[in-house]
Amino acid sequence: MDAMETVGFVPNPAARALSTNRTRTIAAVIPTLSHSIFASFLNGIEVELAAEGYALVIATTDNSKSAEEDRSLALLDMGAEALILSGAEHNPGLLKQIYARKIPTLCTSIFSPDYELPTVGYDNFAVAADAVEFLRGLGHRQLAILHGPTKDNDRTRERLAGVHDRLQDGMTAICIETDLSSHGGVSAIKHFLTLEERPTAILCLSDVLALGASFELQRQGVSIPQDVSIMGFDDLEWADIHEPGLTSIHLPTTKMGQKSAQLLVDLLENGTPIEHTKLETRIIVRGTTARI
Amino acid sequence: MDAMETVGFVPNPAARALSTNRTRTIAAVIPTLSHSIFASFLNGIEVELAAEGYALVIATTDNSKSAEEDRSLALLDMGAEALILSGAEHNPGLLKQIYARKIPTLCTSIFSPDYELPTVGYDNFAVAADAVEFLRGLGHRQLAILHGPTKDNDRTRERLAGVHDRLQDGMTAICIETDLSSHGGVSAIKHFLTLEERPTAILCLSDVLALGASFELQRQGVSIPQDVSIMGFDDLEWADIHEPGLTSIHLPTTKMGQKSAQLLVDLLENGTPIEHTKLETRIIVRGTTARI
DNA sequence: CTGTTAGCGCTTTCAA
DNA sequence: TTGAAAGCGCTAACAG
Repeated sequence: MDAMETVGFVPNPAARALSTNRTRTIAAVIPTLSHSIFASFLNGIEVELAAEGYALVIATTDNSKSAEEDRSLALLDMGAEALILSGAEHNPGLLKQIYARKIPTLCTSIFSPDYELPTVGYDNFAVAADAVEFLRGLGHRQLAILHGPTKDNDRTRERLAGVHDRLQDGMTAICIETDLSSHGGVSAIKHFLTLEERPTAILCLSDVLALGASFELQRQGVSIPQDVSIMGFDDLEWADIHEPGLTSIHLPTTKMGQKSAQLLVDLLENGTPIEHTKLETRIIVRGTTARI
Repeated sequence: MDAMETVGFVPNPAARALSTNRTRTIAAVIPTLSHSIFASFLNGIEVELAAEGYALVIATTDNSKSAEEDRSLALLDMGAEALILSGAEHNPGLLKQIYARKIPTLCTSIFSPDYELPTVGYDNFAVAADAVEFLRGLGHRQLAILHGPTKDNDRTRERLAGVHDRLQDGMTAICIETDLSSHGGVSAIKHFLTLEERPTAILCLSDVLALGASFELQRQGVSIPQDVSIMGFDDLEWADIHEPGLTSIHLPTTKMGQKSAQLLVDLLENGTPIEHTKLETRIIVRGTTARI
């Protein structure tokens, strides 16, 4: 050790990796970094991996399935030994490689026990359905659903399916698709305000949409929750300080990251097979939703 | 190629790395992922590196210098060939390793031409000073400065120094330190409202602080900008849809990431030495600031 | 228990 | 142009 110190010796990681056939590196391939929900997810992964002596390499796909395939294979070809993906919709070429090379892989943000690869996440269908039921319990019958693009996003599609599944007692839901950003929320509300028969509650399938929606409603003089109730999804950091507090659905994103990392490390180290894992969510009732 | 295809051959990255002494992997060690400013920074790095055929490994330090050292060395020991750090304040142990092992390193979020390692970022001192001058131009003489922790954060300290440098004509600035989050903004405003001689303008050294501040002011019935002007720093995605639009200082974070990646790749590929690089910022005037 | 060496799979040099 | 082999720096097996 002293000699190492004085001579400044540092083991060569490539040689070690070649010899042991281990790189202790895990790849996470996510749609985007510009949505804070993915940032906290990565945070959970990173903290857990760091504790286990692993490194995290990341890539973004901008919601493109072919980019997902390319970037995943690129990271694999640079030495990643396991893969964390989003959703349960992936290019056949990628799946083929995963099976052929037996790459430990996890699909996150989704709980889908019938999917061929293990999933760790929420039951998006049920969560959205529960949100509808909650609003129904407050007396709302006409809903507007603000959501991001459904193309290449199975999580959003599942949430929408859940919404439609739970409509009852003559409830209606008008879906407004927009960009997944606060700007998207603003333009969706501009459209919302042109509706002849205006819904009494707005369910935003993401909190950033709710933020834009809230500002635009305020700008147009529509009071929350007196004139319209609004409900979010994600329970981002600012949800409770929003005025009034934003009713939202808390998703344990950081925990999902930690759990994903744990499962993969446990597989890599001990061969423990990964089971589909459902994470619990809950509705946080605050001031933006009111009884009609 | 056909044979490779049929037999499913994939080159072994560790063997290649051992032979070429290149891993094509760059490490970014940032304070936290739960601040969207770092997410967009990483995004810039990642996109650029992907285009150049490099991989990005990341680690977070939670603003601890020793964690920064530990995590940086860990990533280096796992094969990263270059390092992207935040700020110009680093543990001696880390610096020693960087020099001894001649690790290409870049310090970001700061432009500091006299620092021993190359920096790429903004002149935090000047930017904050210009913000003060802007507010002074609107007639404000009493300012409140909301800011995150100064401990282990040279960027915040530089901004504060810039503020104090530009105070003139009997201007005063009350500094309120709080958590760097929207919750921090809320508690800072609670304190602000107890001040006997209330400042007429609030300069938030980060937009997330401004968000919390804005909500809390609204909650307390203080009108923006009639009763108080408020100005942010970062120009986050929602700044222009905030009601009224948030006056803020635009920082080209994504571009900083791209630039950092380019410089490092150019050094690695062509040996081009890295020069200190200053990125331009600008004040975006919107509705939250008014002439007194 | 210490010391030696084969071998991991690639790149690159050199020989044919 | 194609083919053979040395060597990158480590780990692990094996011999002493």
